[in-house]
Formats: sequence, structure tokens, C-alpha cells
Amino acid sequence: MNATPPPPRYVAIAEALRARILAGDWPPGHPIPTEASLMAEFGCSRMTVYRALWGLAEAGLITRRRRAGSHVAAPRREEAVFGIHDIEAEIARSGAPYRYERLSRALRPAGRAERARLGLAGPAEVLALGARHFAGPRAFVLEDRLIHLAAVPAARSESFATVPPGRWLLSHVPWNEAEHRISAEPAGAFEAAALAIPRGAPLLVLARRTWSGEVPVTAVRLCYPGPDYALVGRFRPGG
Amino acid sequence: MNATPPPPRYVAIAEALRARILAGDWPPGHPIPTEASLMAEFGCSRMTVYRALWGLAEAGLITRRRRAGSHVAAPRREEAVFGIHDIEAEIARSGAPYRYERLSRALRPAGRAERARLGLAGPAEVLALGARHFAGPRAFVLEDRLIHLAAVPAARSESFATVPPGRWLLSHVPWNEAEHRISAEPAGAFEAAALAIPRGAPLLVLARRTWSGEVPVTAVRLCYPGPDYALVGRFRPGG
DNA sequence: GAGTGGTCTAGACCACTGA
DNA sequence: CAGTGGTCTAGACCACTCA
Repeated sequence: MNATPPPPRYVAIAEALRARILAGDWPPGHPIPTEASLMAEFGCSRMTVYRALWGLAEAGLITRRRRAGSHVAAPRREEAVFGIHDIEAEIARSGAPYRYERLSRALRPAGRAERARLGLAGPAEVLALGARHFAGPRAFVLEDRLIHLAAVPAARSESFATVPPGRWLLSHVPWNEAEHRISAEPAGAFEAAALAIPRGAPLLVLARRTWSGEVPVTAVRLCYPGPDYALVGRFRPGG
Repeated sequence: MNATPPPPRYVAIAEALRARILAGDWPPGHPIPTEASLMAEFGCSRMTVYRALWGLAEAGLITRRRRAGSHVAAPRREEAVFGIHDIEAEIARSGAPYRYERLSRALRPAGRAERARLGLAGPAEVLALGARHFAGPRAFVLEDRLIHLAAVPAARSESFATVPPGRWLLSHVPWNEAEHRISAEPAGAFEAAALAIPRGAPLLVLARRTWSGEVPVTAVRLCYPGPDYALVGRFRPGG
């Protein structure tokens, strides 16, 4: 009957607040109680509360400002989750006009491969989307996405004809865990046609799966044409 | 004459310790003074020292254990700097025998393109290396590396005939800042021959530049054949 | 100006673990 | 078992910034 040792109180406080944020009780922008009131709520000193809030701020879940107080942070850009500054941000900076085009939309029970892609064990309904993103006249990324409707019921009635699903999802399921997989693959017939490149040309493929808690939310495959685009990241051991 | 506001004391303490580690005064494994002695050295309370050491531990520069004290951490694997668990680790786990083969070695003044690759303004001497890494009979990565000899003089007398330069560099210049660039490119004649793949086949190219402080150390270009390999990373907003 | 977070102090007790 | 780090307290002063 060995009980696990109780976590430090600052961890317990941070987890309690994190749970309320992840559950959606506190949406982005919602104020966090002040340190003084958290001291009263949890019956501990201010340093302990401070340390809990510090961890949440460092993790990016909340923002803290003097006098203004602490608030649930606005969700980061989907791409920024990777810790990598990527192409779309560069394109936005370059000033080329951005355009989104939906190619396909289908609502259906998930097939075997689709369940595997989302990491689902049992039957489920999915929304399958195909789309292109343009910088100026040029398609710079091809998107192939599955959305797990049980996790995001509101997506069922969304057409995604003009709103990119990535952006829409961020505003509806802001806090995710994500897994990324980057590989290089030859363009198939579909990719080649959609991106206006030769068949067999190299594609930079970024596959991302996201969860909210334990529930799979979406699986997306982004194909970038050839050597024109790259993911860039900068890191220091010292942070 | 506005002086910049002084940094918090815990930041100043952390920077002082970080400088000694990055300068190599304290090699990996070297003990960090105890909190008590740092309190005396910097004339502050234990919480302040603790916070400085906490930041360094979180950044991975030091390890902390009760009773044993704090020590400079062993350098992370080069690939782990990316925060990405990659192929080579998987290959090691799969049990396939690893083999390294040097293809070329040249000591020369850096040309214009090489200076640009390293991010050097003025003239410099470089060691240019070509190598292959095998998993069993199969070449899984082609390496093309420049080493800035002024930053790592000891490399001049190293043949790298049997020791992979990445591993050698880690043990000689353990603490780096790194920039990564990932792209997909078609295999040229040289890459195709070296990796035994068709010309034009997709390559996953990881280009990494590292600095020690402000000094460029090395620039490496790693080519992974086609869709067989992928970089995988997992991230949570909550850390 | 008042209330918030950011930093800091001078203690304290505890858990862990290497000598 | 003694010394280390991990946590916590009950204060304090300051900087910033919104009302």
C-alpha cells in the first residue's frame, strides 16, 4: 500500500490551474485569480503561488503583467508549436498575398487507415479535408487533414470553404499536444498536379497529430514543394 | 545616458556560472560550488542562488542531486540539441551495426561559399570533411562538414579516419548554439552514388550550423535518403 | 495612486544519498 | 549520518501600469 509521495504544493497548484484551462473553463484571455487570492484558496505563501504561476507562464499557458494581472494566453500559431519558425510566417512577412482554397470536404465514418492516422482504437466519424495555400499565384503547401468529430463536434457544421481548418481549430481547441514527423517524399500524381511540379519531385512532408488531453483531435499532412522551402530552428543549450 | 536597468541578481549569478561553463573553465562533470558557498561569493540569500541554479539545470547545463551536489552536465547528443529524437538513435536501438567511413579530408583556406556557410566575415582556414554513416550494409546518411580551425585548433591534427567528426566535436566543444534548416532536395550525382539511390530521388537535408559563443565552429549538411527516414518530435504547450 | 507581479531575505524543515 | 538540494514561510521593497 505504498502511496506515491505527494507532489510539491506548487505542482499541485499549477496542475489545478492547468486543468481548468485545458478543460476550457477558462478560455484564452480569461483572468487568473491574483496571487493573493490563490494564497487564500490554497492556503500557502506567496512564493509558492508565484512558483506555480511561473511554471505556467514559462510553459506558455498564461501571460503575466504587472498591475494587469495574469490571463490565459492566446493560443500560439499552430506552426509555432513545433518550436520552429517556418515558411508561412516568412511568406506573411514577404508581403505576398495569401490565399486559401478548399479542394475537398467529406464527412464519413473513419476507415481503417484513417483511424490509424488519428490514433483511434474504435469506430469514429471524421471530417476529411483537402486544401491548398497560396502565396501570390503559387501554391506553397498542400494540406490533407482529418478531424475527429467526436473531439470537435462544432466542426461538423463548418464548411471550411474560406476559413483554413488549422486556424479554425486553433480558436476552438486551443491547447493541444502535438507530434510532428518530417520526411522527404517524391511527389505523386495528385501532389504534382496540385502544386504544379513534376511527378517524383521532392516534397518536404510535415505530418502532425494533435491531442487535447487523451483525445485525438486532428491529423494533418502538409506537403511543401521541393527545395524552395525549409523549416528553420535555432536552439541553445542555455535556452 | 540612460543606463540599462541592472538584471535581477539571479540572472547575473546564472550568467556568471554559464560563462565559466561555456568558456571551458568547468568541463563536463566538474562540480559547481554548493549553494552555501555561492551565497557567500555573491552575497545573497539561498533562494536567489537556488533560482539561478534552477535555471541552469532546466536549460540542461548542469545536473543537481541531493547530497552529491551540482555538476556540469555531460553534453547532449548532437542530434538531441534539436529537441528532436532522430533516426540515428533509432538505428542504434534497432541493433543494426553502425559503421563510419571517411570519404574525404581537406585542409584549406575557406573559399567564398565556405565562409558564407560558416557565417564568417574574414579569411579563415577550414577543415572540409566528407563521410558516410552506415546501418548494416546500408548508407543512411551522407555528411558534408566544415570545421572552423581557428575555433577548434585541435581538429587540425585529427584525421577523422575512424572517429566521426560530430562525436569528436562534442567532446571538444561541448556547448554550442545551433541553427537547423530542414529541406527536401533532389539527389545530385554525388549524393545518388554515395547513398545508392537514383538521381533526383528525394533527400531529407538537415543543415546545422553551430557556434561557441559568437565564434562559428562547424557547419554540417546531412543528407538522408528519401522517405525511409523522418525526424520526429513531440511537444506540449504544458512542457 | 493603488494594485499587481518581480525580486529578495533570513530563516526553517524535510528527503535523499554518498561517504 | 551528515551534507546536499527541494520546498516552504512570512514578511519586505520595488517597478510597472492601468484606472
